Amino acid sequence: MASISEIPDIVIGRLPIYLRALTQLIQQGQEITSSHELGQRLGISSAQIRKDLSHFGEFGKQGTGYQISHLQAQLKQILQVNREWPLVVVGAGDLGRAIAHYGGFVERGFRVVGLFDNDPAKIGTGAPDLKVKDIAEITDFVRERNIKIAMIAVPAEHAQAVCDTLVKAGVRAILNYAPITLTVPEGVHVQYIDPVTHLQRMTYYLD
Amino acid sequence: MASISEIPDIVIGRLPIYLRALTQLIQQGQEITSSHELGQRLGISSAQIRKDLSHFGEFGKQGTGYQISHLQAQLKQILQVNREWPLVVVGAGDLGRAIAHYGGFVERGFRVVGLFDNDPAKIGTGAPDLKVKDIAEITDFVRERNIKIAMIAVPAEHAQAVCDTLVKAGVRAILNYAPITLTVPEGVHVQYIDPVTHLQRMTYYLD
DNA sequence: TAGATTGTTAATCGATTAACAATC
DNA sequence: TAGATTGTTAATCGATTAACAATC
Repeated sequence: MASISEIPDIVIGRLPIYLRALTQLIQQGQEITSSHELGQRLGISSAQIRKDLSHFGEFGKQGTGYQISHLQAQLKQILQVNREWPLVVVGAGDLGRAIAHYGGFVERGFRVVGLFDNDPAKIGTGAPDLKVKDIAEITDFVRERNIKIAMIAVPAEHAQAVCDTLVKAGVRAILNYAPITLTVPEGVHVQYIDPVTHLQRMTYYLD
Repeated sequence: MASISEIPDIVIGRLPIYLRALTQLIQQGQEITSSHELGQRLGISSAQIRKDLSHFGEFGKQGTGYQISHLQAQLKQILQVNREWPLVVVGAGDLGRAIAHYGGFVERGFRVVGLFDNDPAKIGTGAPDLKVKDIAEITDFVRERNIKIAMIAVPAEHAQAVCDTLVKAGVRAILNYAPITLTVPEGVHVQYIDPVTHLQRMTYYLD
């Protein structure tokens, strides 16, 4: 088991995939799995799964495999999603509202606690428990609640400014839905969701 | 310039990122760039960018760099997005509707031409030009129009069945928003968008 | 010309896989 | 026990980077 600082980011990136697959197996009523079965489902070699897990400890039993609930609990702990992270969504357009009201976050470790926009026509509207707030209030909101995670769903031309504001307020992890690369200081993590880049990656292979 | 069949998928995956950055530079009024500048913006080494591009030809000029509009046109051609791909969205919940009405597809090579759901309460509703259609009609719809691309935004438990239907109808590229890994035959491409996996990848690094 | 940047080669670096002893 | 599967090592494979001749 290597020291934590040496674990490659590409390995960290696969852990949520493993976690998701384990949750699915549990829902199907299964209690035990193997690196082979998991690999087949995910299109990953069994050796890679065992190697990835070995960075963090020993979670299986020779001859048997892995108790799914146990491995799931371990992965949640490693990824720090055995708690609930509050997060804010910036941008209350179609996409921002859809994200903010998505029901699948809570069971996987996240809760949307604020939805912000700069459009006066939108501020105050929406579900009673998640009314759109004025973007001007976001710094205080994030600071007071010690929020570390945000999702950006504003037009591309405003994304960098929103990002800067969030970082200044203390946000350390950003999921960016705007189709631009953000510049952030060291220690701030950014992930990107741009459906078009995924589509373009596939059209290359189409006839 | 290597033969096309040898080009690593990881290289293909970076081309849409380059294309997106070039488009942004053009919008900012810039006409020439270099591998160094592009790399700085994207957090990628200049050597990697030059190496990636060299798989497809020579697009730059020594001492000068790249004419952005030319490189952009070349990348569009390589990725086959110098045309407009029709696609269907399956699932007319909050997320599916938000995706279907997203305005950013057309300028990047895609057009949503159909939105489907199995809920009678939803069928027939929505914008006049993109009314929700009955999922029962999707096979004919896809076949008749020779549609090759689909986005899946249905609950996880229905995603695999929808996927099977789409593939049988002729779809060859699927962007899946449901949080499960899909099983598809050889020759069918799948990309995944699951915001939670991205978030979980970042929480690992948070204090 | 002098300075800059490409395209490409070779070296380095890191990730994946094969194989197997350990052991349940 | 016999069969199965883990965790780990070493080998392989592939991707990234450094360096530089070519040349605009």
